[in-house]
Amino acid sequence: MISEDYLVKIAFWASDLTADERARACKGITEKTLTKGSYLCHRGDRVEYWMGLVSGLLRLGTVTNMGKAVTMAGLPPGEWFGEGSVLKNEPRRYDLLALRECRVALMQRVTFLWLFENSVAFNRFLVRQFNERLGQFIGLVENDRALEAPARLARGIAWLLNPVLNPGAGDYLAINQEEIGLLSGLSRQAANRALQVLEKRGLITIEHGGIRVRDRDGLQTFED
DNA sequence: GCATTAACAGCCG
DNA sequence: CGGCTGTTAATGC
Repeated sequence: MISEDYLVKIAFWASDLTADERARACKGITEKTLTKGSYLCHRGDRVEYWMGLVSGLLRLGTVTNMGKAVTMAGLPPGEWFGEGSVLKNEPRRYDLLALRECRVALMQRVTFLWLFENSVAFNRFLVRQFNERLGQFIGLVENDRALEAPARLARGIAWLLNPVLNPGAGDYLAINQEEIGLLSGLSRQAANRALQVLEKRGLITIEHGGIRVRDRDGLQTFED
């Protein structure tokens, strides 16, 4: 159980709900802390919660049968996820790894399903969320040629600041170069070089312990 | 060769 | 001081 004030702070979709719906949501949410390097859940788990990241950074990915780590996406604070597994009541398809200490909000499955059945605003949010994720996925398929390191990194950064999935994100990402590397499948040094390429093109500004995005669309479509 | 790891000096907070 | 950054040297595939 969390307070309504707090809910609105951590869940951008909550401000559109009715007072009754918001009260229901609060009753169904708890929080937990993850230490750096621990897993929120593994591929194959049955998940009882819909989840939102309050603080920290998660990597959504899996490990190939060859043992190589593959990142599907990074999840920044403010993003909510896992609705696919909850709605279909099926095992999670990917791992969620905490790249640093994380605070995670957990909404009970029954609460999520109640909102799905009863709240118009919540359904509008879900449709937008699904639509945006579908768009990302289509971009991935259209781009199935192997992208160079700077392009892969650029796409990862653009996804972290998706204005539909995460309206509160703004243009600044508090993420260091080691974490960017972990998300992009690069070493810290390679991530550093790729970032400098993107900065020279005027797409981002590198700051201490973070990056400022100047041209999100440019990052999304960046090649070479 | 290329990318990754190791190592280190400089810088920022 | 501690963590992050940018660079170079060594190492492995």
